Amino acid sequence: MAEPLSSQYDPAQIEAALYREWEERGYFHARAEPVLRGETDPYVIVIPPPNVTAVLHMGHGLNNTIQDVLIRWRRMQGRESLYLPGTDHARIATQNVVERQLAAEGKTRSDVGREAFVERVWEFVDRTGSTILEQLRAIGCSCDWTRTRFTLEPDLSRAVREAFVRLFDKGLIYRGKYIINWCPRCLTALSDEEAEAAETQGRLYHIRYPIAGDAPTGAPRLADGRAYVVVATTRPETMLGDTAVAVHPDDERYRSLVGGRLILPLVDRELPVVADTYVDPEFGSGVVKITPAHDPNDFELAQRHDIAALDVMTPDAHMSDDVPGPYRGLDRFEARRRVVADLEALDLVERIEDHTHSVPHCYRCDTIVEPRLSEQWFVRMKPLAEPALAAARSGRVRFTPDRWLKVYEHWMENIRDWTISRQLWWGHRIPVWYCRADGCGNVMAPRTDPTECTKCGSGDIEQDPDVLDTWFSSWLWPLSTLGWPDETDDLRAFYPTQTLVTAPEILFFWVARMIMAGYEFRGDAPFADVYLTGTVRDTQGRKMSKSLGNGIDPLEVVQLYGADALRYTVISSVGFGTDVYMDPDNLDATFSAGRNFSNKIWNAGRFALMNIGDDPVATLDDVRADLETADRWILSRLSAATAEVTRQLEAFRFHEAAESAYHFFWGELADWYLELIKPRMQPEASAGSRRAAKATLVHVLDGALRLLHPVMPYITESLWLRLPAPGGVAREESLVVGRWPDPGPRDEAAEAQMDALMELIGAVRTLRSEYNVPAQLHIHVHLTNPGPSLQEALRAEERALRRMARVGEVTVNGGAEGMGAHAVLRSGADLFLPLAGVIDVEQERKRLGKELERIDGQLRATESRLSSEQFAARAPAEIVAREREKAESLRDQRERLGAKMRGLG
RNA sequence: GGUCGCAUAGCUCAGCUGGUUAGAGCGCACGGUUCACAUCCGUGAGGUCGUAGGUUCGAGUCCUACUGCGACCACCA
Repeated sequence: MAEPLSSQYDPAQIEAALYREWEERGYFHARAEPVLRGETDPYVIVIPPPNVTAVLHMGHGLNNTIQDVLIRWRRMQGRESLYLPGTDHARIATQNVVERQLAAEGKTRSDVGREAFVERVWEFVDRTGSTILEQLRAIGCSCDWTRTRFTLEPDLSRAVREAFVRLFDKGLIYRGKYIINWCPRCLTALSDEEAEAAETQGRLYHIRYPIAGDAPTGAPRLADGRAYVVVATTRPETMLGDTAVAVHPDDERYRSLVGGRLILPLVDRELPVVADTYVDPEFGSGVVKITPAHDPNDFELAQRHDIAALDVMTPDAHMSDDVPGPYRGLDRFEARRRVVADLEALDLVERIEDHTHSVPHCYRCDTIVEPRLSEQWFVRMKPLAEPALAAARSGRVRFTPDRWLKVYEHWMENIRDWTISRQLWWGHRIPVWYCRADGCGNVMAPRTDPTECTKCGSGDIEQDPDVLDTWFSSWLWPLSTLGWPDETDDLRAFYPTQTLVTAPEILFFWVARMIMAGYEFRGDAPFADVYLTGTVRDTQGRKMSKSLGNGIDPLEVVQLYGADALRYTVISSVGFGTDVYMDPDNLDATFSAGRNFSNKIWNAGRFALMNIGDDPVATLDDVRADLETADRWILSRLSAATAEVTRQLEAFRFHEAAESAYHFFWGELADWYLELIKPRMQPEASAGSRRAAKATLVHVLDGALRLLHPVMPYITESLWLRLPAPGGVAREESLVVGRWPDPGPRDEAAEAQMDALMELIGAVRTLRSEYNVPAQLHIHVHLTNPGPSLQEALRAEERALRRMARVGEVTVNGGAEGMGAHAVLRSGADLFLPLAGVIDVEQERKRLGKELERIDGQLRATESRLSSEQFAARAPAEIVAREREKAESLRDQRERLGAKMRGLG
């Protein structure tokens, strides 16, 4: 016999060692060759790359556990499974960390210079980066670490360059001066997706703009006699940049103004009045100030009407020199206060009202984004979106839960061009060079760094200083990690991948763009399934986050309860596309399910190993003739569980798969089967019976451990390795590469018998508990009218009834007399416990009365259904037959319960 | 403003094509010193399935409206 196991499962002792063993044996390493030879199908998940500087949190815990469950399950099914790990350089996030370090030294990035700064970021990344990959090991993720990638490493940078050049050559990348989202704190452009709208309580200022020249009759007038119109704005400081005013062409009120001029207060600039359908006459006064440099709509309108733009702000959102003296250099909000105060002093403010509207904030630092006229690089998205949209509609790419398809479609249909340049230093430098030679103006995007202009040959060229949006490398991730743009074996074997598991927050940022890149650069979708997880929240429903301090550290959980407990708990909490709630203040309660289940598995395994001892174990086939009801039952249940777990995993129903496996292991195998075979493990049991029980036990435990292995790899492997091989036949060397079981046949007779027996045992226990019959006291039971299944079960497993319900003697059909407790079983059998002296007649009468009431209620419902003509006419025959049988059985039960009542006197 | 989702036990959620008595885990109550496990075993209490209509022989499940919560999208200054 193997070394004795401790009675408590101690994960710390086994996990790290097992992981090392698995990794060393190369189980996680996927081979391209067998796939290319057509010997096996690949199953590939490319990890959503965490930020290189990230530390593992529960969101990763959830995500990566799901991925690993899928990978391990498919690997057991014999697929060449690749779980490809890696990290993302996360431009702003990482740059900010290093900038903060510099700030602590009293320096800024411009103090150290670009080259030194980038070097410093690399240092930081090399030192602290990839911690998260180590942490993924701790939760058991079976990644192929030989293929770890980083978005900024040379190969991937080459992919970024290639993608840029191709799009540039096709004219899908262009540079232009447009209104973009600008973060005045990060000092960079942001994409539309990075500017997050937040409802904000603001104000709507109604400002009087005097009319130059002839005013419409009846126009209101200022104290100085000038006529005016009212213009509404939420951002008065931007009026300093107004270059026009617009009204709706059909607006009678202002028709005479069109073509005329207004005077911009505070600046005294003349503003042309134009007519444009963009203006909503219903909103505000129906007159809109046009500030082309600080509002995207105004910018478009200005283009249509050939109106100039005037940028009145500096990059850090202070007023520029293009505004009147008093406002120069003021912060934008300070400027707003000054402008309003000055207007009020001039009696030019009609009124100020509260106004709730959504204001864009920087996704990284939450600063209010400033729409800013600026020259940036863009990707033309419409042509890229078309195949990606078609792929989702045709089902080439499936979303789970499928409601995300609509969200995706909506975004794709209304897609806007992507701002890809960022005014940062950390990231992929934009591979564009400008020729500075007089009159040349050449703009080049070559595959290798140029030394001279490709047009005029001048050596006076200069690279664009900006870097690319992080997502410009991320969207290539499934391609670049497999070797693209080279035609590598990995690319040919593993692209397209199968499943992407990620959070819905990055559906647009990442998922949609990967699909576009997949089609654009490889002509196929990057994955077949997108599984979108929920969010991990605390008990108050708040998203777990570092800043709120309501996070759970997965590593602490691993340390306390083990990776398996963490994984099981996470998997069993993840409803179909629902959020996951966990209590950071009560880890014990939160992870009790996983911890307790681990312990249960451990002890069931311990029980089996202790009882099997060193004896050789027969194969199931060898003991087929000696199998007893309980054996056939548990084998049948294993078949059922196997079919269920497989089906649920196929449908991404993790919660239910975990629950099925749990219920089988605990509720059937441990609670019933192990108890049932205890007597057969004793020396006095017959050798054949013992042999059959052990063979069944080993077989069933083997199957159960396989079903649980994807979710709980450590404990299952650790026990499985100790299980003897039936018949001495060689097995797989590890569950990691073990075979996923096929469901065997069901044994309906055995299941029916055990169901009846379990119900009987339950009924006896209930009565015992109800009447407080001491555990030491063995009682007699009398059974009348047991059905065939129950009779059969009793013949086979009477000792189980005695043991598990603490029953002395069992009398069938007869001898039931005197005072006692009654119950009617579903099978129609009648249970009687003679409990003279124990029983309380009143209590028994009440109990029977309650039961009678329940049966009466059911009977009434059933009978009324049966008496309905439509039911007989329209319901399927089997349903009608079932109802008939039910009514008959209920009538029978009612009659017998009535007799019992009368018997009580 | 638009789109989508959710509402089932004290809590977190299942309930997959409408069809036996609506389930699980945690929590709660009662009982348990049986040689795998007290991180355990047994028993129990607790639900008008958000509200109101409708379709159907039959609705937690399908439809409509309403209420409440949430997510995403959106240029009404």
